[in-house]
Amino acid sequence: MHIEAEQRAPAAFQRIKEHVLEKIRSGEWKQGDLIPTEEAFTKTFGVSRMTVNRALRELAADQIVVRIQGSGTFVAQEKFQATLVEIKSIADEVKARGHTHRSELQLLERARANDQLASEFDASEGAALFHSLIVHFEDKTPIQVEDRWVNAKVAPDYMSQDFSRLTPNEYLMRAAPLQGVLYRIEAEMPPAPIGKMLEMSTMEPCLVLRRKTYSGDLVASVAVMWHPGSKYQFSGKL
Amino acid sequence: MHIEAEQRAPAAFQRIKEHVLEKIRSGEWKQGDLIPTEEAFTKTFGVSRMTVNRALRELAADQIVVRIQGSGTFVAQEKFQATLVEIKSIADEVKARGHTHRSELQLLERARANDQLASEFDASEGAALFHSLIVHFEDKTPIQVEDRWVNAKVAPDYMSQDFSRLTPNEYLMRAAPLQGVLYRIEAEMPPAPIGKMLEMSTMEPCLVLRRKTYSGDLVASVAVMWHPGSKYQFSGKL
DNA sequence: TTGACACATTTGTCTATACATTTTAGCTTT
DNA sequence: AAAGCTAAAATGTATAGACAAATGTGTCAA
Repeated sequence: MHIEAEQRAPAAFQRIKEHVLEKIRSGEWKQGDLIPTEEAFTKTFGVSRMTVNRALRELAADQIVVRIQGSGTFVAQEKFQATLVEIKSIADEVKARGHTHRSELQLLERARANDQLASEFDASEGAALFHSLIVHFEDKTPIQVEDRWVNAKVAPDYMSQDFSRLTPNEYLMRAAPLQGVLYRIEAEMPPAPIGKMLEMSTMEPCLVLRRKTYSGDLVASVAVMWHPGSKYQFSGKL
Repeated sequence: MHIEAEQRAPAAFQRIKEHVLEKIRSGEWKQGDLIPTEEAFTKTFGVSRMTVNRALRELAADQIVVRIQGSGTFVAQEKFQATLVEIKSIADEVKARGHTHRSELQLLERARANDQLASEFDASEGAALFHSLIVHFEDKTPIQVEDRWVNAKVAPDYMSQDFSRLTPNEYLMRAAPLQGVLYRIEAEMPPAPIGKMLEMSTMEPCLVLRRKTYSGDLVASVAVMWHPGSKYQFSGKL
C-alpha cells in the first residue's frame, strides 16, 4: 500500500462559491450586477438547485451578494475597506496568562462637566456626568487604570450598578444601543493627578476611547493607562 | 377584508436554532457539552435531517457550536468578550470630509534587523526586513506618517508592489492569510529621527500596530503618527 | 390612463433518500 | 496487553421533487 498526497476535489457548493468570488474579484461582475439564477448555475455546473442554493445562501450570509426573493441575486455593495481590531477585556488577557485578575473600584462619583468635559461631551457646562476609576490587578500588580466619564443622559442608572459583577463596559454595551457606536482613539499622556493618586507615576501613555452613538452623542470617554511592565496591553484580530 | 397582524410561523430551521441558543443561554447546555444528534432533533421537532443539518451548520458558522464529523456537535467555547474597533483607512476618512487624499512614498528600502528589531520580530539579528515610510496628505497638509517594517520572510515581494495603486495594508491583507491575524496596539512616542526628517516636530504620539499570525510570527510593525491639527485620527465601530 | 388580475420567474424552505467520511467502540487475534 | 479489524454512529454532501412567497410583467377591463 502506498501513501498518496491525494487532495479530494472541493465540494460542489464550494466550487460554485469560488466561481462567483472569482467573477467578482476579476471585476467581470460589478457592484449591483444581477448574477445568474440558481437554475442557470444548475445547468452550468451540472448540480442540483439545492447545491447552488447553499452556495449562494452562504455568500449572502457573508454579504458578498444580496438575494431578493422573486427578483434575483445581486453583487453586494463593497464594504468599507477597514481593519477590525478586537480589544479583549483585560480580565481575559490576565486569565489567559494563567494569573488571577481582580479589579478595584477606586472612585465612583456624580460630577458636573467643567468647560473641557462639556466641550468633549458637547453638553452644556455643569451637565451631569458620572466618573469612575477602576484599577485592574494581575495577581498583586496594578497593571491598568481605567478612568471613565459617562454621559448621565444616556446611562442614568450607571451609579447603581454592581461593578464587581458586571464590568462598566458590559453595562454600557447593554445600556447604549450596540448598533452604530463609534469610537475615537487617541494616544495621550495620562492625566497627572490620577497617576499621582495611585502612586503609579511610571504609567505609560494612555489610550482614550470615546464611545459615540450614530447621532453623535458622546456616551462615554475612557482613558486607559498601563503599567510599563505589562506586556499585553491591547490586542486585536483582523 | 380585514388586515391582520399575522406573523408567519418562523421557519423550522430557525426554531431549531432558537431552541439550541435558548438551551445554551439558560445554562442547561454548557461549554463543551455534547448536544443531541441530528437524528434526535429530527424526532423531537418532526422534521427531516436536512433541516436539522442546516440549523446546526449555521450555528457552527456563527461559532455557537462545534461540529466534529463522526463524533457529534458540542457547545463552543465562550468567545472572548471583546470590543471590535474598526480602523478605517485614512484615505476614506479624508474623502469622507470632502477633501482630497494623496499619499507619498518617502522611503522604501531593504533593511537588516538590528538587535531591537530582531527581538521585536523574534528573528535573528540581520534578518531581512522591508522598511517603508508613507506620508498621507489631506489636501496639502501632511496629516499622517506611516512607518512600516515588514518581515521579508512572510511577504517576500513587498518591494515590487506599486503602492500608489494598492496600499501596503491592502497588500498585506492579501499576502498574509486573513484568518488568525493578531494585532497588538501600543501607545508610544514617535521615533525622533523620523519626525525630524519630515520636519513635523509637532507630530503627536503614535500608535504601533503589530500584525501577527496565529503561529506567532510577526508580519509587520506599523507606527502611525498624526498631525495635531488632524481631528479624525482613528475611529472605530463597535 | 389606470387599476385589477393572472401568470411566469426567482428565491425560500422542506422532505426523503443516498452515499461518503470520520470517529468511536467493541471484538478478535496475536 | 497490544494491535488490528469491523461495525456502528455521527456528520458532510448531494439529489430530485415539491410547495410557498415575493417580484415583475403582461393583459384586460373600467
